[in-house]
Order: sequence, then C-alpha cells, then structure tokens
Amino acid sequence: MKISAPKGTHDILPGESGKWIWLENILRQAAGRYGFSEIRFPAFEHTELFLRGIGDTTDVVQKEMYTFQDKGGRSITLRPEGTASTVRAFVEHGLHTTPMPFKCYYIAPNFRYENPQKGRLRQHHQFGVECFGAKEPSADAEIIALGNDVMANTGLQNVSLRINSVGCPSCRPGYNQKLIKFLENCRPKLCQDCNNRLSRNPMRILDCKNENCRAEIKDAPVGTDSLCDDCSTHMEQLKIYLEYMGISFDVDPSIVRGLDYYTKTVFEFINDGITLCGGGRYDDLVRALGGPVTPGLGFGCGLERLLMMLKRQNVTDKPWEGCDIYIAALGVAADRHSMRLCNQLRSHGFSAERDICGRGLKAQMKHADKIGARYTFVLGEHELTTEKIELKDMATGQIHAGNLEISFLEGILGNRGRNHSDGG
RNA sequence: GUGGAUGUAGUUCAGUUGGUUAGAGCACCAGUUUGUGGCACUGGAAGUCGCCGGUUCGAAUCCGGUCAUCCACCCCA
Repeated sequence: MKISAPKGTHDILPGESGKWIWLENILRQAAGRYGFSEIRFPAFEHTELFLRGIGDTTDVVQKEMYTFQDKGGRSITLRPEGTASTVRAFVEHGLHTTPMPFKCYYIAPNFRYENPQKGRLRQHHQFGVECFGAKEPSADAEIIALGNDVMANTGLQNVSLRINSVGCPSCRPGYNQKLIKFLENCRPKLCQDCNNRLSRNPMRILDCKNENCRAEIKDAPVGTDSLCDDCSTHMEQLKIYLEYMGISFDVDPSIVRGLDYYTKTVFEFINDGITLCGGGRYDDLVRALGGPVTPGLGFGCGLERLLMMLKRQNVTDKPWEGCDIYIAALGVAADRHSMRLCNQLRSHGFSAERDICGRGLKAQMKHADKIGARYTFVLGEHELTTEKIELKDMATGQIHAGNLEISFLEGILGNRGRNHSDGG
C-alpha cells in the first residue's frame, strides 16, 4: 500500500538540501569566473538525438535509456547526459553566429536505467560545462583548469587528474586496426568481457581489471604512440599549459570514455577509485548533429558522487539553517498579536517563528530550542498591558529588557537577519 | 543483464532449538500544579515483522517465489 521512491532515485530532504545549495553555489561561482553562463534544457528529447549524438554501440544507448512513446507517437527519451542536449540547442538556435567561443554550464538531473550501487543512481545530478568553437589546446587547458578549481573549491582532498588522447578520425582507425590485430592473437586467453569488447570498443580492453588480461595486453600498442601529428602536437601543447598552471596530472592510456563522440583529449578527476568528473573534446559532434563544423569540449561532474566524497572526508561546510526569533504566546489576545508581530518581523527580513500547533508555553520554549532559535520572548497579558518584553538570548540565557516594538527587536537582532538569498 | 549480503516502529537495532499480548536506544507528543528551552523523571502514540504463497496445532523465526535496499561485475558521473 505504501508507495516508495522508484529504484535508483532518492529524495533530497529539507535537512540535507542545505549542502546541495552550498555545493551548487560553489559550482555556479566557479563557472562564472571562467565565463560560462547557464543553459537550461528539457528533461526529455527525441530519442534520435541520443542515437546520433552518443553513439548507438554504447552501453548508455543500448541498454540504459528511458525510452517511451508519447501520446503523439513520438519516441521520447529521458536525457541520459547533457552534452547532446546542449549541442542540439546550440545547433537549433544558430548559436554558432554568436561570438566564439560559446561557453555554457548546467546543473541538471540525468536518467539512466542501470543497476544502482555506490555512486550510481538511475536519476543522478550533474554539473556540466560545454565550450564550442575553440580548437586550440588552450581551450582544453582552460576546461581542465575549471574542473581542477571546482575540485579544490569544494575542499576535497586527494583528487587526481588523468588525461589521455583518443585521437581523431584520421589517426584513430589506424590505431584501432593495429590494436585489433594485436588482440586477435591473444583472443582465446582474454576474458569473456574482453572478447565482447573486441568487436564493440577494443580500446576498452586496455582498462580490463582481470589479471590474466592485463598480463596478455602488457605489450599492446599504446594509443598515444599512434597519434597523427595534429593530435600529438595538441596533446603536447595541453601538457605544457597544464604544467604552466601548476596542475599536476598523469597520462593514462587506459582512459577511454564510454561515449563515442570524443576526439583528441579525454580526462577524468578521480578520488578513491571513483570518477568525480569526466570529459573531453568532441570536434565532430556539432557537425554530426546537423550543425556547421565546430569544435567542442566539456565535462560532466556527478553531484551525488561529490557529496558522497565530501561526506567521507568530513567536509561539512553548509549554510546555517536556524531561526532569528521565536515568539512564545500565551493567551488568545497574545496569540493574535504574535501573529501580526511575526509577520512584521518577516517583512523586515528576519526569520521569525511562532506556535501553530497549539502548544503550551513550556512546549513552545522547547520547540524554539529544537529549531535553533537565536532569540525568544514571551508574549502574554502582562506584556500586552505593560508593552514591555524580555528578549532572551537562547545561547547565553542573557535577557534584554525593552519595549514591545519592532525597533527594539531590530536593534538587538541586527539590521539584517538570516539571508536566504545567498544560502547563508 | 549476472552474482553476493540484507529486509522487524520515523530511525539504529535486539528478538533463544518455531511457542502466549513482538522489544530497547534515539527521535516524536504530552505531563512533572496556566509565565520560560537544554538536564532529569513519568506517561503516550507509533510495526499486517517488505509482500505473496507453502510447511506446521502454532511462523518475525523454516521453505519457495517476488519486490526493495546495499555491495560487486558490465558500464558510467
């Protein structure tokens, strides 16, 4: 009879939304410093967008999409990642006519039909950035620098950066041939998964965790040795930029992103074996989705994973969620008066609370304590006749005697109460 | 899609070889003489023991199925 949240989804309750807001603010501010503006796109798209954009041999497309037919007979898919939607919007609105580079970011949920486990959900939230129209390696460096800043700004420790190049249409096919030729020879000794990978995406075999496979492929041709001049130079330039910025990294030839659109640079920020942020360059994607030939690059960052790691490392910075003042009312007349006072305090910018559960005085005080009220005062017949109140500082117990007037309260509470607009 | 572990109150967990009315801590609500929070004490509410079926005189307990959660593989953020 009870209905629970669907498998692989979960509620962000009022008690924990504070840290989400905190994190989102950090991300927005970092994006802003790098000149990225927010884009918002629909939660669902025509299925075709992802078939053409992500690549129809990928796991994401083959078995993880939430696809259904709407009442108009269209095939619709819940967005599994943000890049395809961004490119679609870029092409659809002719944004290549705006000054290049075009830089945008998003914070949005993604949907993938997978088996949930640590750091993996069916609905997860992603901070993503995309940049169009910049073919230079300095663009890659800038994007990676932003990712690096984001990691640092959250306060996360021990995050490492790995980069690689997957080549371009002029050199990747040649490398793939070499690799396949090598792998065919040891095919019988490779695990079942690797045998499947051989036909779908041979480069992924380089990342197999099976020890036998690792031994077999020890002498496999390395991708970065087979890059064309253009890709090779691009990679070298990127490394120089990163070194100039003091961003440390490892070149890891086993990094192969699971989405087909990547060209040249791919990278990941990893902590404790979990990828927090992954991205790369996709110079052919805009054209493939019907736009003009336009280079592009970006990354995606899983918010649940970031928060999981932050919790693990005890990074607990989050906005204060309390209440400036609680009015404990006693009696019918005071109850009505406190309602008006409460409203006045709120319109003066304070967070003010009063009883709406029919509690007695003692229970009201108890509740004021539980919700973290900074000040309280009792409003009863005595206060109404004398027009004097005793404002109590809940942390120290100190009493401030004064008039039953907003100006007195304002004087004690300060000019400005809890600021809701910047999260504290 | 495959494999492992686990499902008892809002939550964290007890619950004997199957045996009367299923318990505790925390949290929640109310009181400890209608004027003051934290502490203490007293009391209250709250569970179809995940769900369905089977075995049994009798099932939270044993068996089967199913669903869910966590973890791992694949893949990914």
